[in-house]
Amino acid sequence: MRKVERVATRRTVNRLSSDDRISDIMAAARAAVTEKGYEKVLISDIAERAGVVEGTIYRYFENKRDLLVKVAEAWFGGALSEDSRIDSIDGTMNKLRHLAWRTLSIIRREPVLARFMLMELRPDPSYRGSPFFDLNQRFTSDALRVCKQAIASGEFHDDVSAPMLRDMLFGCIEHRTWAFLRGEGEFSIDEVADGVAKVIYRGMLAAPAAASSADRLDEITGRLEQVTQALLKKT
Amino acid sequence: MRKVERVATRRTVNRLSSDDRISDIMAAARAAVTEKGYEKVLISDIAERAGVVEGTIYRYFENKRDLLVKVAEAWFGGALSEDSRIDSIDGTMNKLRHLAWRTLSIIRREPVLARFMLMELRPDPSYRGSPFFDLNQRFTSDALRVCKQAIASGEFHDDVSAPMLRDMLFGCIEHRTWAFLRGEGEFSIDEVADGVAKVIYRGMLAAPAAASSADRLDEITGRLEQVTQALLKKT
DNA sequence: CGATTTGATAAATGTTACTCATTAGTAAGT
DNA sequence: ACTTACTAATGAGTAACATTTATCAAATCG
Repeated sequence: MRKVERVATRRTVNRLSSDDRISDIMAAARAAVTEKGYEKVLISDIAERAGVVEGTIYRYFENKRDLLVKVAEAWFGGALSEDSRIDSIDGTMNKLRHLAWRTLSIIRREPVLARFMLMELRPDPSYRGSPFFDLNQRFTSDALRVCKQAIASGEFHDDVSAPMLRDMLFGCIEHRTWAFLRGEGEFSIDEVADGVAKVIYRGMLAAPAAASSADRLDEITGRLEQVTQALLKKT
Repeated sequence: MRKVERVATRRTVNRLSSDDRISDIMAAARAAVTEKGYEKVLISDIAERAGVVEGTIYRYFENKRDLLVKVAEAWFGGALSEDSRIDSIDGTMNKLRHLAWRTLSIIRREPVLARFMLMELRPDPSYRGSPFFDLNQRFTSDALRVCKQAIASGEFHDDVSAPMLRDMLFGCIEHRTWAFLRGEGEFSIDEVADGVAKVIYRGMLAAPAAASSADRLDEITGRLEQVTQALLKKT
């Protein structure tokens, strides 16, 4: 607790509106974190890019994490709102494929931000209850709803739960994306979206088509036999 | 670069063999990281538990990360070697289920270590080429082999690649585990292993029944044509 | 037993996130 | 216009770590 001696060497002061300051800092933070990732990015770096001094950042944001959480929220919220509604898509298979596709698109456009969000933020204890939690919830709940509906209507088997299916979808997508970020090979968004949707859809289909095909075949075969017999009698 | 003045207050010195020192430190580190996770655990904490001073740790390990990487490697390598060989299991479905089950078991037994390994270590740029990379490779390559075999033998469709299937399997498992660690509900290892294996298996099965339906349709169509022709001749 | 090597020790240093006393600029009151 | 009160920016400082290093106790060896 030593007494503090301060020197009065002060330059000019930048006076702007709060909104401008905040958006400057967030833009700088976004650029910096996109380049370096959460651990590596320094507050001093962000401050320099934004043209302010470190202390100024702490006037507008609680701490480093708070700042970057807000950056991630702004980005993810914006990306989500661009998307068309899932209900307008016909058929469970197409719905699943679209969900996979849109997730891959968002992640692929800003992989470092996505990584920060899904791997650094999500594990945090304070994650639940944060506005980001709601965003992510809204995101994955579409998939959950589609699966539940398919199970309830009898289109899907009921021997695997809807949350399991949701986790297969997003788990595959994320796993594949992180592997890509590590440099373990390329992949095509369309191919992954189609593959994962296809496996889930085919794996869960309660196969009414196959059953009814067999029934109808039996029926047709029977009638054909009748006709054949009738024809034979005539000759 | 100030000149350093040191005081000669020294207590007794603990002199042990290098091996003992190393295993003491690793045991302490493992206990500490299991309790607190990578970020939170302090070198000073590990040193205290191991009964050494901080500097001693740096005689045997490059840095904090190096120490914890070695801890994770030792644990994961041990857990893997306990497992029975996958080839002795009959049937693709059973193989997939066993792979899922053994992964879930290992992760579930030491979730914090697993999290550290799969989420902190794996994304690291220096990850490739590390001994841990090989371990993980060996781990997932079993799944890859099983899927490739099933595709090659015609048991599975060939319209989704084997690496996709592997990523669905491990992606689902990891996603589900992290959700559990976040406190988002319980889950049973058996249920998840069975579910994910079931969906992949059913979704990829080349469905010979459907093919035979097509054959029967061809046959019926042919016969119907005969009958029609016969009927037309009569009239 | 004395010299030399080994390796443990405690203090120093470096790096960052974060705090706070101080002041530049602004608005309000008279 | 001039004082006063307020707000926001500043940058030197603090705290919490990981990591380095000069020093010395113990072990080993000739």
